[in-house]
Amino acid sequence: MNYWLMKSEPEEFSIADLERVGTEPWSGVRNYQARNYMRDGMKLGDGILFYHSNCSPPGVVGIARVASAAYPDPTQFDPHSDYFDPRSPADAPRWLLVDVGFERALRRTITLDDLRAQAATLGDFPLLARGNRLSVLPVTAKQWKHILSLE
DNA sequence: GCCAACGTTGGC
DNA sequence: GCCAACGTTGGC
Repeated sequence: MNYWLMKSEPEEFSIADLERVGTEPWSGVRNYQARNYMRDGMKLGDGILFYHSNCSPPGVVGIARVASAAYPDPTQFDPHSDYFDPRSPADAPRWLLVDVGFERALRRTITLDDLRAQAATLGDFPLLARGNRLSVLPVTAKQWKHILSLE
């Protein structure tokens, strides 16, 4: 079992949206490192910290689970989609996604400030690294446990 | 809305 | 393969 953190802008897709739909294909990831985590790292049932970005306050707001193996993101082939990628070959899709399943909302937001205050305990945590922009990133079992203990 | 950080693109 | 230009992310 591996653990991850996935960012979403709540105005685009919030934890409440995930609760409503239950399971969501995580379309639109257009970063190779994030794609590689989904393709090579994620296994069915892995834990996901659901993080709200580009809002106030940013932070972890819920828990989700990896609900599928990685498969091609259909939006890359849809000319009407914001995520259309005309350079992705149909027979070798460039972009993959996984389905993300709702588990629960946290009782409170564990804010970015809360996480920064725990930097010493969390150790090497890419979310807190300078200039970090990855929308999908790994979390260790120890970090997972410690972060959720802050709830 | 600003802007620092960073990934990608494309000319050479 | 270098690197300047450009677009995007995301905190503030």
